[in-house]
Amino acid sequence: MTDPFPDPATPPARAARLPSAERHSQILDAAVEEFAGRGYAGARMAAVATRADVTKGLLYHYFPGGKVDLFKAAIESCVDPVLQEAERVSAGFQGSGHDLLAALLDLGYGRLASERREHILLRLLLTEADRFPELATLYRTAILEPSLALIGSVIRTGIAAGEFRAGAADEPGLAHVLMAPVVMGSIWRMTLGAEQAPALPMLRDAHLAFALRALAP
Amino acid sequence: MTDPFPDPATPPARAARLPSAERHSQILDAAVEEFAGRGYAGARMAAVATRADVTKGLLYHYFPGGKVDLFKAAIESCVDPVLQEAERVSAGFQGSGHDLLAALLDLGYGRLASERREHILLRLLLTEADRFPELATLYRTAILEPSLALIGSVIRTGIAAGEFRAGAADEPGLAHVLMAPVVMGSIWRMTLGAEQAPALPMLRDAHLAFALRALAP
DNA sequence: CTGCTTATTGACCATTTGGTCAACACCAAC
DNA sequence: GTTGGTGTTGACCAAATGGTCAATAAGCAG
Repeated sequence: MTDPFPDPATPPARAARLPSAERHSQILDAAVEEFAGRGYAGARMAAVATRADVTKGLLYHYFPGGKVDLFKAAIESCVDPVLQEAERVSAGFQGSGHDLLAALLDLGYGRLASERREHILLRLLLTEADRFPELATLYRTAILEPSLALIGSVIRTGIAAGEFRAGAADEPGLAHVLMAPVVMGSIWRMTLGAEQAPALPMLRDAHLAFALRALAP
Repeated sequence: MTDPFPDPATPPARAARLPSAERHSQILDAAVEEFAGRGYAGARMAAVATRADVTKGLLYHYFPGGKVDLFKAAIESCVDPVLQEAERVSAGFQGSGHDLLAALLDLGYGRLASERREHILLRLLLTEADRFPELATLYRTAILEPSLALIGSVIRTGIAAGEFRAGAADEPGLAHVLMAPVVMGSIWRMTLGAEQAPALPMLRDAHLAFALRALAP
């Protein structure tokens, strides 16, 4: 039995026409959410459309390449902001290596604590990298290597100030070891949830103390 | 055009009847492979069947719960072996804290290097933990906490021998920081592939040197 | 050999899902 | 107002996929 009194005041509610750029980023945001929550295979185009308050067909208007296209665009939209702040902090820093290290660890653990794009990006990279080989390269060039370089410069700052042992700058793998706990902090949080995961302040303090001892002259 | 001479000597090749336990683990192995390679959502039951040289229907005979059932069984089949060897090594060890630490790092980096069940398990836990909350608990109780306990005992061994600073046993988060680089080594390898990932021997050496400095009295 | 149990199959089903497309509506320019 | 371009829709499709089930064959006990 159909409604005998269809409400003429509520026609099927077509979405307002939007400037191309706005819709584009609106859809992109929805896609980031959906992919983050379900992974590539689990994500549904229809769900992306719903999140963006749009119909499925429109997705293919903005991303003609379909799901893959949308996925790559979603990932790239997360890459930019990640290291910008860290590099800004480091570049303008006037102080001891000790303080710079502390500031960067604060920043790292602090940002990873909030459920932001950094977090999502990391998850998608880990989850899908083997099915999208470009992702592996993206991770290496856009995140891993800049991070290692940043750590290297911190170490050199400390050495120049006489706070750290001179040899530290030349030990291969040291930057990796120094970086690992931060990333693991994020991964634990993502895997176990904020309640079960090790507390970030505890990790930060232990990390800092550990690093300073190992870098001492 | 169909074959006018169907070969009567090759009837549809029914799989040999197997003892229940064998088929069970055969299917389980296939499932582990499939889930590891494609994640839960991406894994296809038909593919599991093919890998196991069996038809789809049989999967539901052995795992009446369907895909979820099979998935959980697959994960559980990977949990057991992970820490057994490490705890065996540690338990029977007669030597300095330094040597024990070196031996365990060797073991850790060595095993993670080979694409074995430890590796697969870690990947599945990271990938699916938020969709299967039991997995988070499983990870914490079966892997994370035993690992931390193991590290704690190593530290105490070293302290007892006078090699490590006495305070080290009581610093919360220290075990986490000590463990992180090993896990990250595995994750990098899994994400970037063996070629692009940081070399494991380099990580191990840097890790050991770093830890010994930080633990020194 | 006979009959019972059960491992194994292949065909089948309902649903989901990525993707397509012709029609429609909104806006700007003329 | 008319026209043209395009943002937007809803209905539709083919393929893939998880799952079911009656029929079959293999082993085993009597």
